[in-house]
Amino acid sequence: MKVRTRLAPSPTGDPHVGTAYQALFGYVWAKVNNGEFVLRIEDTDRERSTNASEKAILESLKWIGITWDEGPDVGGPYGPYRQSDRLSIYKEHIDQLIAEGHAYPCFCTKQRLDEVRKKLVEEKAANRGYDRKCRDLSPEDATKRIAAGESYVVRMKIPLEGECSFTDLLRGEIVKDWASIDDQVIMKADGFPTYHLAVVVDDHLMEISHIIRGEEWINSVPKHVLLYQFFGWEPPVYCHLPLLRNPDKSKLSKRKNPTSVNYYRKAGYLPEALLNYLGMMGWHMPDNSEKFSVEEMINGFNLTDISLGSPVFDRTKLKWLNARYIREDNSPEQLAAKLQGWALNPEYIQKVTEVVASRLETLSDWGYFTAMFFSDTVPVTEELLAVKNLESPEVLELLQVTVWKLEKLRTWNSETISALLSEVADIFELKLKALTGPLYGAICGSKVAPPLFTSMEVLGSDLCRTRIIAAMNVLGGLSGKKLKKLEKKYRT
RNA sequence: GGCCCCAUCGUCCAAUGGUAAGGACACCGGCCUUUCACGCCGGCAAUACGGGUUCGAUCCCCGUUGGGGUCACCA
Repeated sequence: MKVRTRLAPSPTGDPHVGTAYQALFGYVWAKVNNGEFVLRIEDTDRERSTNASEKAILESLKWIGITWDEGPDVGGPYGPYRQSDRLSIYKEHIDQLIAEGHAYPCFCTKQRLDEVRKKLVEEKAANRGYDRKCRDLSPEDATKRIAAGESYVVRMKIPLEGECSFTDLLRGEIVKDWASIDDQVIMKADGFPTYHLAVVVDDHLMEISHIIRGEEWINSVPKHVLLYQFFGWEPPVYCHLPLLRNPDKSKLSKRKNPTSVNYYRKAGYLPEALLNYLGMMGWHMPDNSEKFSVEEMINGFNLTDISLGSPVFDRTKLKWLNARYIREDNSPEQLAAKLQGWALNPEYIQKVTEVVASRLETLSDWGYFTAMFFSDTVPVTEELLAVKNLESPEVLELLQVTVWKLEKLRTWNSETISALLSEVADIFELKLKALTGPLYGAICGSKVAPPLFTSMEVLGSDLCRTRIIAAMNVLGGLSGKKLKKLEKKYRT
């Protein structure tokens, strides 16, 4: 059997290290078997998918050194490789399922579903899924309502009883009761398929042999297996990778750890070091060596050798590895060249210089004033973050809401940043100064600093957000409870 | 809460049905060095708990505990 693996990221945010992790293992497994590695963009979420994110993901994968044989940018015999370009394919398959009685239109409104769910939670019901109200509607009725223009989704018919079993390559047989699974939506009201339908159709049509992805998907495998059955297809091999964790063991999240590949790039990590580090999460070289290239990994790799305890992503050890690459694999000449690629290039130097030019008494002042543009973290103290008449819990809230808003900022420049910060200040009914004060501290680590907005523009979103979160930790951080409350109130 | 997954030093990764349970990061000492770093030497530190199976279990089975995931017209 030809080995074909795929990476199927959804372009809804920053390129995540977890995505790079899955990419590495999928890529390596394909190469071990002289197979192909496919990149497919899963953009079936119209609300959240963006071209900018797709572009950023492709770029970050290229930066880290992962290449693909087929994908939206390079094409291939199984295209198109962007799900939004495959709508007619899904439509066909959904129609087939309805015609064969495996799926049905559902007219329940969101409000009704919310109410049903709420009631079930209150009753502490074991199964809190959809109550299948529309499952037994007559096809004629349904057709009539659709013709009348009523909004509907399509759901798949899950067996009411019995159990589903499937094999995970690393875990063996996994069994789940059908009763614990509700009738999954496979087509949304906007006509787009959901992940569950699209992933099955595409993996089959693209002849994917091994699905290598995160453990968070294990619980939805029964639904996928059932779809394979409906279509009369053979499911691929399932291999669920352990999830990368924060130091506190929760699933790796940007609140507790920088998760954007771009952050690591900007902070001066070498792509080969990051990739190597990812390779030692859940796996080790046959000789236990810790520093290895992707080529070496391909020579020693076997999918079944992955261990299942979810590894903590430890930035300290990553830094140690990165340091080894810097000192062991680079002459001063090579390092100098890398530095130029990283930040010491005319473009960036000019941007930075524009920000500090008016402050220079001598050219030699330049280094002093621009250090913050060539650093990862910056020295922050409580004093630097203090705001007159505000307690630090309030400052923390201010900073947190700012981070949330910055995450969503599509166009990153001084004007948009300025507008956004004013907006945040307004929300809290504070003067802009109450916000820019602590931000100067967080971003610049000094009271002597160039203008905030342009500095942030030059520094870029990843570094800015990471620094603000680091500053929040200096103030003790927000508790989970407070965070939840705040999120309810301000996060939009 | 239901269901699913997982369980070796603080962290990452080894090991065998019989071991002094090994390496790396971090940490602590020391050496080297004009300083720091690198490098070298040494130290601290783990089989979650309770039952079985077995002559013998860290390893196999069961339970408990703990951690994680998942229960969307998000992926």
